Formats: sequence, C-alpha cells, structure tokens
Amino acid sequence: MKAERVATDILFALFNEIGIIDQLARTRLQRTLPSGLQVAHFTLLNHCVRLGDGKTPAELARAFQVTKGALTNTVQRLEARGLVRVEADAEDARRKRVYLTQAGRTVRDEAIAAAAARFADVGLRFSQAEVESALPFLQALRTHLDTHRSETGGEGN
Amino acid sequence: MKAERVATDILFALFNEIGIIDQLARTRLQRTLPSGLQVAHFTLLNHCVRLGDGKTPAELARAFQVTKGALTNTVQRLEARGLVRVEADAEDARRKRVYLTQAGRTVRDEAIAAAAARFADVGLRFSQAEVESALPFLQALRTHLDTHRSETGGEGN
DNA sequence: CGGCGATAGTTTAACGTTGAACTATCTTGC
DNA sequence: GCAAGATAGTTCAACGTTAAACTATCGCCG
Repeated sequence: MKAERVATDILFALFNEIGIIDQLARTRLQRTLPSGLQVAHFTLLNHCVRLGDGKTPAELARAFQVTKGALTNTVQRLEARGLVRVEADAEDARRKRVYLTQAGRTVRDEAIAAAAARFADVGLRFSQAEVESALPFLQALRTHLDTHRSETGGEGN
Repeated sequence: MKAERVATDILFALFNEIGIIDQLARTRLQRTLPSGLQVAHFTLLNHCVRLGDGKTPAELARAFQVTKGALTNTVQRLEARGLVRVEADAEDARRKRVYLTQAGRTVRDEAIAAAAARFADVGLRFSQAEVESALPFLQALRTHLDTHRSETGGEGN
C-alpha cells in the first residue's frame, strides 16, 4: 500500500471509459470513410493537412504512437492509392519524406466533411465549454503517459 | 454550416487525445501482463471479478464493445488456459455462460497488482479531484456514442 | 402449432498492429 | 579517419479485430 493520490480503481475506470470511447468513435469514423480507407489512413492524411506535409515516417510514427512497421504499411497503402507521395530526403539518405498529393487532399476534405456530418450529434449533445474543460486534463494525461512510458522494457517503435 | 455547439475541430482534438491515451495505456498495461495474456483477456477476467461471473458471451461483447467473433476468440483462449470455464445455459440452449476458475482469479489478482504498480506514477501525478472531475464527461460521452451508434449502417456485433 | 424474425454463438478471410530481426546511413568520440 | 552506437526504414510471423455468412434456438403472432 503505497501512498497514492488516486485510487487505482478510479484510474482503471478512467482508462476503461477512454478505451470504449476510442473504440466507438473509431468504428463510427470508419463507417463514414470511403471504401478501403482505414482510420489510420485518414489520420495520416488529416495530420498532413493540419500540421503540414513533408514529415518523415519516423516523425509520423511518433506522432501517432504506432510502430515504424505499422507506419511503413500505412504509407505504402496510401502511396498505392496515389493519396501520398514519398520522396527521399536529400540531406539524410536514411530518411524519406511524405507529401500529400492533390488526390490525397481531396479525399481528406471529403472524409472530413462526411465525418463532421456523422459526428454532428455529438457536437449538439455537449457544450463547447464541456469539451474544452475536459481537454487540458486529457492532454496532460497523454503527455505524462508519453513521457513516462516503459521505465523497464525498452524503447518501443 | 449547421449550427453546432461544438466546433468539429475541437471534437477531433478530443478524440485524438483519447485515441493516443488509449494506445499508450494499452501498451503499458500489456507489458505488465504475464506472457501471452492479452489486454483483452485481462479485461474479461477483471470484468468477471468486478461485476460477477456467469455472464453470457453476448453480454460481454456488448460490455466491451467488440464483435461476437472477437469475444468467441477471447473466451476460447482463456478457456484453453484454464482461466475460465464455459457452461451451457440450462434455460436457453442458445446461450453459454462464462465463469472464472480459481486459476483465473489468481491470474487476475496478480495482474491487477502488477498493473497498479505500473500505473502508480499516474496516480501520483494527478489528484483524485482531477480524475473524478474528468470522469462524468467521459461517461456521458461514452453513453452518448453507445446509444447513438450507426443511424445508418446496421447493428454492429 | 407453425412459421418468421430476432438473438446467440461460431467460423473464415482480410486487415492493421506489434515485436523482433535486419540493412543502411548518420553521428559521435577518440 | 574510423569504429561504435544511434537512428531510419523494411520485412515477417503472430495475434486480435472486424465484417459477413452460417447454424441453431427462442419468442411471438396469426
């Protein structure tokens, strides 16, 4: 019995809610996406629009908290669909850089519109203040987990 | 431009945080579990302890928001490990009921202890009040998504 | 009581993810 | 300069999950 501020039960309840929300939101989003476009694909396209393209696969893997292998897969599928273009980095031959194509932008814009429509009910059910007041804690939790991951057990990715 | 209370950007940011937290927490938990025991397995064992055994696979699938197929898989693996016992329901021949074995209880208790240790830093980083004040919104969000899932697109599961 | 829709559970293929092993390239320090 | 370690990206097997098709049983309505 260490002196902890938060009972582990409450923590588990928290992660439990978060896990189920993630699953429900993911399934919902998946069903709005055009055939064959996975949530992971959409996430990458959207990231490129919001934060700019030309990121390296390693950067993207870190941003999404997936392994490099998973990201290789995602990028290859997107490239095969012509939604993304991959170029070698001139300054560092180990690196590649991922750019959106025009088709990629279009697909992303359409997907965003469809998703916004699909999630409109959520936007109506909760107030802006509610959502905004929940965000800081979640961001802090995310940052903490991200920073303190795996004291034992290696790097990940 | 419909009149929405919450901008979709904020909603996406919310789901994004939630998704990453889930992934980080999941990975963390996975690394504390004994070899071969998956997070899904642990979740089922834990559910049986907290809310009682003897639930049907369909009930469990709904509780975890996974498909029936996924749950069949989970139950079969747990049964193969002797952590769970499956019996036919006498009153309804379609149903089965899932019970914990003694070994299952033991494995769950050990896993809980290991997990609590692994997440102790989170309990120290945040206050009880912080976590508790975040929970109601998340529960409401979960309930809303659960209730209003897939107006178009069928049942799921 | 007979049929029909709903529910329970299983199976299979396709897919994304992990984790580990591997190659290639850069970087640091001597 | 060069060796040693770090970083970037790929590949492969194992696994969980989904989605859809299928079988079996229950419940209700005529």
